[in-house]
Amino acid sequence: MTSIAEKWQKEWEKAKIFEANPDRTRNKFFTTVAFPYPNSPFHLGHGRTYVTCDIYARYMRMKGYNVLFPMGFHYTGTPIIAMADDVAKGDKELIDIFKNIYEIPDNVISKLADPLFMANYFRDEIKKAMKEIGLSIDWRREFTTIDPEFSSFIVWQFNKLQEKGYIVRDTHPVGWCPVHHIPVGMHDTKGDMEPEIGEFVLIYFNSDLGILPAATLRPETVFGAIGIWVNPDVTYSIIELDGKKMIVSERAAFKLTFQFDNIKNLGSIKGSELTKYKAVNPITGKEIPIMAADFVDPNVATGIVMSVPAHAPFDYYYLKKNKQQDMQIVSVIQVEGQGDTLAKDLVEKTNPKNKDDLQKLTEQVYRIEYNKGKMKDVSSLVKPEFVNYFKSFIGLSVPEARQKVTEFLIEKGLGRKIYEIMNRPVYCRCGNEVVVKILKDQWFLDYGNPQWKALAKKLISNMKFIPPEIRKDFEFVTDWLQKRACARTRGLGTPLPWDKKWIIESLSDSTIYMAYYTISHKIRQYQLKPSQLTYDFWNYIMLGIGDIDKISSETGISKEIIREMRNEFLYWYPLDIRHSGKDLIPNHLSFFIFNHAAIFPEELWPKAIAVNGFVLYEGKKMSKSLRNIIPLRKALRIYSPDVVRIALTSTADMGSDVNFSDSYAKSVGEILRRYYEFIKELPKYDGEGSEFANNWLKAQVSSIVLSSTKNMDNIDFRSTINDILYSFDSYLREYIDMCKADGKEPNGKLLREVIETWIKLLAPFAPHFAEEIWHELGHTTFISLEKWPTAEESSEDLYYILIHEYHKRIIEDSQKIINYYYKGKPSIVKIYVAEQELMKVLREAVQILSNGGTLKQLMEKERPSDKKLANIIRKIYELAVELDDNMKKLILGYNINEREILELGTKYMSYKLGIPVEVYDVSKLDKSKYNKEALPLKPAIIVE
RNA sequence: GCGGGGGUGCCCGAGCUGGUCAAAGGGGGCGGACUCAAGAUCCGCUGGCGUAGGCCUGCGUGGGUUCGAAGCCCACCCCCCGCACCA
Repeated sequence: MTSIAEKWQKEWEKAKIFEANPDRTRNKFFTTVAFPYPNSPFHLGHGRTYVTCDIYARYMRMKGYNVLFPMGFHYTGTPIIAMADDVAKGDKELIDIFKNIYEIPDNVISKLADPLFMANYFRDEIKKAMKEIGLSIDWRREFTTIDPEFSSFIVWQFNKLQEKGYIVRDTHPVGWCPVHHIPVGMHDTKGDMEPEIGEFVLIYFNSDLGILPAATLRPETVFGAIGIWVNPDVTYSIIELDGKKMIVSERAAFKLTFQFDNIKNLGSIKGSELTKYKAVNPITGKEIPIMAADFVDPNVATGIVMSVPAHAPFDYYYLKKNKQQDMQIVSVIQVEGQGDTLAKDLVEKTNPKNKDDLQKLTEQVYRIEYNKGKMKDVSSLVKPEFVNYFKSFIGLSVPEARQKVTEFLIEKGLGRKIYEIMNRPVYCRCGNEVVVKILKDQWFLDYGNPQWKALAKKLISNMKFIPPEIRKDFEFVTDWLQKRACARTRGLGTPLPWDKKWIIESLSDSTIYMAYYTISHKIRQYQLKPSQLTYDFWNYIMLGIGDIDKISSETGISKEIIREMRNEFLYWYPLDIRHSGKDLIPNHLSFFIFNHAAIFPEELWPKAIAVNGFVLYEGKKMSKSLRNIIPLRKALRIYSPDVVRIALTSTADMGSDVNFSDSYAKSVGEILRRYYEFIKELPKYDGEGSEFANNWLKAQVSSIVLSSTKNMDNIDFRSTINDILYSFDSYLREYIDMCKADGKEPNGKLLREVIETWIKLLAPFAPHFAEEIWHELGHTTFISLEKWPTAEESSEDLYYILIHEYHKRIIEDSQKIINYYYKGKPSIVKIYVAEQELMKVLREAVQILSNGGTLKQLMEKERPSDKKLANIIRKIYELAVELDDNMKKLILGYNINEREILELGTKYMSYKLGIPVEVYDVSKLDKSKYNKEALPLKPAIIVE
């Protein structure tokens, strides 16, 4: 199988059948799939999306479209650099994966320390995999995102976004390595921990030493702060921040230098020393004690916290432990049915033993109060000058109060916000603990811009989504997206045109590159230099803006070439469909939508997005730790390309995860092999077949063509493969059985016709296999370019299909009875058909039902002469209710003679049952012996 | 918390515009054919009861709508995924 695949891949390449050029006489279809980031070879998981795109591309090609399916490689970003560093450092885990999972030779691994070598090596590796799995790509258009030609395009895009006001400057907190001074994302940390950045509110409690900035996530409880906790065993720094003298832990003093410029270190003081002083609550104005507690972590925020025993389990617990519970607890938040001192009550009730218990209680209190808590009247607790403001707080929910208190504190200069790593400690790969750095003058794409959002929403409303459920995801993401940093200080990529120290980050330089495919091969063909690809040049190619004479003379590119490129762009754009995995919905695909909406006119907006789920291996998620990552090329060697294509795309529908299992892949290989053998043996069938069987088979094939076309249009590969691989197989067997039962040889000519239709249906899924069969059948064309089969819906086909189904149901019923036959071995099945009159009643019943009528109407129409007949009519009515729609059509459309229909199938029935089958009219039934009645389509069956 | 997707028989997994649904298709198990034998392949059975195509129970839990619910509505429980400057 693999050698067949190689053979046809070479033939395709030789004939250049996937190189697509503009052709005004044909409808075009432009499809893309999210290009790969080459930091590893492809594994099975990558394969699914690309094959999905390819199957659909091949389908559309067979439907007569001029299909463009291009590919590029995404070099932009930091992970490749980080990985190359790790290789250079001899990172054991990474090298182990390269060596033992991806089977990369040792002499190559050592070279991977060079990031560019790594990218190129994996690019080539991925490209090989793509070719080996049979993707029908036009490789002339390949590029990488660090090609200078591509960079010129990105420069144009960013200038465009800048012009429209969609790029803004702002400050922005990031995870930061305090030693090497670089931003730290998930790929740069030990254990791939994403540094989560959150906000603490500092509340300024005055003291004789200066301000004690208590850090809290719950500023709304400040009214109940009756003390300040410090850790007596650590050293605190005296600093100046915002011109104010403050006390914070030494670590905090260090960390805050990454967030503020105006910090001075004035000295230090022992924590135990601090407890000799008193502090003043800035909101209540009350003097409160500074107390010692070892639970205060100097590494979190400022290392100073306020004590609110009513609402913080730690605070109450330590108050009690220090025998200070005589202090008056002040309550601020009321929870319906749970009192107003939740922390105190829970500590008393559950009696926590250690910090873990207290931590759990804290989370519990936080959750309950956050969701259900209401503010009490706090105006009586505050300084006289604040009373009026806080009167309105009564009844506020906790989140509302939190926001208001925070705003109040900041406005009055009584507090401020700082950032902290919430899931600390997170360590940089270099070993240092990550801190928060505020980057100033960071560049953002302003996805929060209301006009831009509106455009994106408009694009979404006209877009087709597969599967349709994902539309909701896009709508939600569009609402939720805000400013997004679009440049980093390091990594591969294109510098921002107006501020070159910033590199445009990877999710921002990959939003409209599909447009670049349309002309990338022309840049190469005409050897255009990056310096020629100016802003004006791109403006003309992409938007038709500007004076072509001027552009031609300024860039030195001939007018013909510029025009040709513009025309080619216009031929292929808009993009017809984009494929990707579902993980890209909240990021790449949403940015793709936003940027198209921003840059291009509405008629060039992309038309459809198709996303697929992940690939499981033997029912489990593939992961490094489970070591169950199967390199794609390895799978191709083991199972052959066509089998992998089917196993990756056709066992689940688009949205859900596919389970790649060895046994399923093998069974696909097996069934393809069986088909192959069957086709080899086709010449031995030289009979005429039986008439009914021939008609039935033709009908069944038509129906498969119709359903497959419908399913392919919806990218429902699972149903299609089910029909063409498995149902079709059983139809062939049934056909041969039907002929045999009738004493006839199967019709070879018909079988050949049927196989020719079938192999075309299979071609998008198993193109190599299909190509081979197609040529075995004597054709010299490429099946990849053949026309997709068509069929007409016909009532005659339906008739044959339903009659055969009816036969099978009689067989099934007979079999059931035979299984319960107790008088030895059954020797004959006798079928007694209901009176023809009753069939008319059934038809009447169906008619009445389809007009929304009832049993009553049927009775009125039929006017049964006695009770027995009335009973039968009732049963017929019930039968009619349960018939499926096709059967109803059949009954209404044909004057059915049930006896004739049955006789068409008696030979088949007795063949299947292994004993003779005879058909009689019900009048021949000896009612004294068998208490049975015959209804239309439900004949009486007697086994003897 | 917010948003999305789910919970089906021994297992995996379809069905979800209400009626041929005791519920496709696999897998596993049991029995049979073929074979010296094993494997592969093919055939039958695989919720319970039943000496004739039937009855009963049943698709997360509890209600409801309906002549009729795996499917529709409500409430609850549980599981998975995403939540940003990162590809």
